[in-house]
Amino acid sequence: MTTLLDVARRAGVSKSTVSNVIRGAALVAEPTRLKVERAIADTGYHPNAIARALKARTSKAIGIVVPDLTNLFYAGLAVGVERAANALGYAVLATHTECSPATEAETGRALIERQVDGVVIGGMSLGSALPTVLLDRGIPVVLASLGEPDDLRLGAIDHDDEVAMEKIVEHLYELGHRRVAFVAQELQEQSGERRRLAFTEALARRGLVPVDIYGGATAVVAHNDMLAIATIDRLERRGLRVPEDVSVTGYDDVPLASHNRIQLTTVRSDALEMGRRAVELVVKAALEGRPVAHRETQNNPLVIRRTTARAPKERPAA
Amino acid sequence: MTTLLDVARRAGVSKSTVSNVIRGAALVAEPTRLKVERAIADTGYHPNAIARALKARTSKAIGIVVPDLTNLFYAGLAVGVERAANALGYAVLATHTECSPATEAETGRALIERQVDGVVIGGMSLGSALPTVLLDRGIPVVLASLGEPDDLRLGAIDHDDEVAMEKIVEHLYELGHRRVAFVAQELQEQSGERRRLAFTEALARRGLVPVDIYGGATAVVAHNDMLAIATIDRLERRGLRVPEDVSVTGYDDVPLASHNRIQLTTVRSDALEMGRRAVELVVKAALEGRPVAHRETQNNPLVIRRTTARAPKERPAA
DNA sequence: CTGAAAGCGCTTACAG
DNA sequence: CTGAAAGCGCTTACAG
Repeated sequence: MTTLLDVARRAGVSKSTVSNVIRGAALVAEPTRLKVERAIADTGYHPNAIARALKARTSKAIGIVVPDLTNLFYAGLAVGVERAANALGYAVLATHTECSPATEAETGRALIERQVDGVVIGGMSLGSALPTVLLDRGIPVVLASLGEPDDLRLGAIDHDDEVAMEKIVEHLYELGHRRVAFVAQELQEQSGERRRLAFTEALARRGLVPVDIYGGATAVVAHNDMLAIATIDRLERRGLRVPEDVSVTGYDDVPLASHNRIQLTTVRSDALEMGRRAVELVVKAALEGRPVAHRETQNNPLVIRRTTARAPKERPAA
Repeated sequence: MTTLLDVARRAGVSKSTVSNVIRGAALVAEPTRLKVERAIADTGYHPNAIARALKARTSKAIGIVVPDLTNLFYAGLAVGVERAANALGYAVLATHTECSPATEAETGRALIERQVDGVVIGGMSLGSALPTVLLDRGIPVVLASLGEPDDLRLGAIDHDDEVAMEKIVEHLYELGHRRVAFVAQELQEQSGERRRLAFTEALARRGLVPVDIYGGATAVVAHNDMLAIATIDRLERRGLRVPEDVSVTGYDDVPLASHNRIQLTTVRSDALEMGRRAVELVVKAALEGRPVAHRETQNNPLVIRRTTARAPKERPAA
């Protein structure tokens, strides 16, 4: 492997000078620069980012942690993160935790040992220690789509789940639904419980309480789109029609939600933009050597499609 | 930040000894080990993986490159790669190239500079230079789902596209279809063309030639499931019924394909297993300091669901 | 404008 | 069984 020193020798200059031209740092005389550039081209030299990271004390890498990459919302978030990170010269270490506390602990350790400059968390288990572990080592972290965290050092880009759930419940209520269920993630997820709570409160404002999905519900509110889509599948395989017998709503507006065969009523969010913005925040904080300590909220319009309809007269038999 | 030296001082031993207990390498006397372990626990020490990588000349990181993370097949592949990599103590650098040669070149550079120990490529542009660039620097690479590459140094885990396309065309032919179209990725992808070719040949064996999708086709064979699903959407929005007016087939059998509202006829493949196996091959080669130079083929059964039916008497009007 | 020197935090033979 | 020493490939003040 050719190193800085090889290039320096070939160009007849010192390592410092080669380093200067590569980093575009100090001023280098034009003829010197040319010699160095030629030597680099001749040798096919690539700087060793590991050596650089060790000395410069910045890995130029950030971590993205999501529970499930095959959930289109998280995949979108990861894409947003990657694009933004690459544009800034950062690499991204991806981890898929399945909301397992053990995997999260592993992930935390790996991220710390690899000296990532920051991390964006798109989902984690309820009460996960991950953010604190990272923060305590001085690593800036932003939570995407995970609510308002207690720790003030955290950055957060959030949906307004309260408002969104109010819109969903209002829509359902107007359609005459009085028996409505909530379906959460199989994975015990942080945000699942938040949305459930917001849902329950919106119901309570109308004097209603949640019902079980197979306990005669005429509508089911799912924690996210992927779950809503899976719910439609389950319902229909039991012989229930959506939306004639039961209405279903999602959350995220993943690309698939607008498919002709799905047409899911849901709440829109912009995963790509969330990812982009999260990187922006985390990288800025890393560069300034401080926690992110900044929160912002996305606006999430309700988009009404064809999985919601007037409540049936009769309660459907599951 | 606490370093090896801090731990050594606290335990009253040398750096070498601390390093030995951490790596579980050389034999260390029990009392010494205990002292060191206590010092590690007391200080909350985490080894610096960057320093280790520099000296040990292995980053314990691998790259996964896919064109699109929001394609469920690639997401599944990435999950398989991550699980296997993490189990072996490797981190994964994820990149999403959108099949752009410019992004691929960027990615290659980043992967080289970061000294990844190996890379698995799940998709790339037609005639991409990426594999060669990596191979030439001694980085083992395996292609997943990308056919039989020319370069003998490459590893490959592949579907048998010829056999799969023959099964699909046979199925369609038996249903009476004689005007069938192929839909490839918008992204100009390596494997898209391979499948198109296999498709064309299977048609030719029956004396048929491909037809345009809106040129009166009674069946359309899509390059993959995500595309098939998008095609159903487009067709139906034009007023065509699937499968009554036109049959549609996919490739991959992503989780969504079996959804009650989709029920896609497709060819099964196991993205998770492909990812796992790819990591296994690439890590083994890395450890032995050699190219992968090994190929294997997955078996891909045809799964017939409800997007294919007997060809209509009349050619549908688009 | 250029180069000599120190050092980032580890690992790895090698002595003892 | 333990430690002193060299060195991985860079960056970064600092002299000159």
